[in-house]
Amino acid sequence: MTARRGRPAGASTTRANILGAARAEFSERGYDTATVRGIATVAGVDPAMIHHFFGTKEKLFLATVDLPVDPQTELRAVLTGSTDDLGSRLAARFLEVWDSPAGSAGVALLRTSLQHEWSAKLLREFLLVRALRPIIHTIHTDPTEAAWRAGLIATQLVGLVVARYVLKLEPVASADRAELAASIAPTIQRYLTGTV
Amino acid sequence: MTARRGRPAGASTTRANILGAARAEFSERGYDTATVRGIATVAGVDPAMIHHFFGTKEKLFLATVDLPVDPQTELRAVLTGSTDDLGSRLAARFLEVWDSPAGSAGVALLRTSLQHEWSAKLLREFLLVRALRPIIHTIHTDPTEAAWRAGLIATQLVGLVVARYVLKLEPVASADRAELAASIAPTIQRYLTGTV
DNA sequence: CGGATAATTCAACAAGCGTTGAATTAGGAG
DNA sequence: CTCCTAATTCAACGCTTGTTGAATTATCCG
Repeated sequence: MTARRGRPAGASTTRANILGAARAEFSERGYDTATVRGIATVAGVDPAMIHHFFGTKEKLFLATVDLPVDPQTELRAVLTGSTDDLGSRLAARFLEVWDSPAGSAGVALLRTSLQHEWSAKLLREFLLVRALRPIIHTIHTDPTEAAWRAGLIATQLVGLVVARYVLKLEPVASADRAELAASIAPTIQRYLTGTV
Repeated sequence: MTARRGRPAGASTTRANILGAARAEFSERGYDTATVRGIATVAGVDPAMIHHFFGTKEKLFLATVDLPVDPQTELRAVLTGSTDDLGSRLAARFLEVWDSPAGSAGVALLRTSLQHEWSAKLLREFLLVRALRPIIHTIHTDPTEAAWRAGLIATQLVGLVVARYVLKLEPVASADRAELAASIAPTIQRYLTGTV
């Protein structure tokens, strides 16, 4: 317990430990509610280390949220195939990503976005402009219509994430991923190609 | 500016002022981010008044969130009529309520629920047990199926609220209420009576 | 008119926050 | 072997927070 002062022997994993702890704390509590001291405790290091490696709490958050998922790659994968079951593929892949460890960075971003405009801006930009609109643009060329459909899809997907990962509404929270995807898919499909 | 000490002359609206300011601040910022001092400033009173009237910050929040909407009454109104367009009526009435001043109390509750388990519990209880499941129970008597359908509807409705009022995703945020309700209605209807 | 009560301001408290600077120790370069 | 740099702990700072108690003034009941 009485940690010795000064640099310890051997290689250091402190930086990675902090990032892991930060991802966990930010995604559980959101930006303000998570504390630098709390993250340091979880990581098992002195709070000063966080400033040593990341400068400020905000920079740590941005490092935490620097998504390990490349939207471009994801998009291309989902877009190959018929548009008839695009809703199904999109729903399935979406849940896969959010169920993965990468999802917790997303939850951190979402939780914080519900509290801070600067974070909400990041999320809007990512969700609409970078992810959804490009998909829809391959189906509907009219930008107004594409934006409207993208917005509708966003309501369903955001609601899914909030209900499953943040509010933990049962039975959605513990539902089987495939079953949930199957139930949501027709909704996405209608927003993509149906009457709206 | 130099407010005189002691009780002022005339009737007092302070209590109501505080409640109004609290609703605004809580719904804009969420529970922790909103401060007692900030609410007092908006209300134009001393912070001590808040404790005088409400005791603690948490009690003030609960008073703020004591919804001015009676779910029982709302339910009966929505449930009268054919089940074929129940989704449509539900979507329309839902948006009406959230567009009304009563909605900002809801947004406060939601924002806080994304941060605090005790608030999430309130919201879950309200949303699922008190609001959605009773509706579905009138259609499907199997409790497992009813719970599943209620969960699905919750994902769509929660997502609608988060996108429109919290994240302010365009074009959903400024969309015409009726048009938005019409686009969402088929989704609700399928979750109510369709194949899931 | 007198006394209880309610409304208000002010000043201060303890606790928790993010952040900083100095001290200490190890590793690596020349 | 000797510096320089990087990693770490510790102690403290200034700030903001929720909350409290005393002082002050008006209203209301008898």
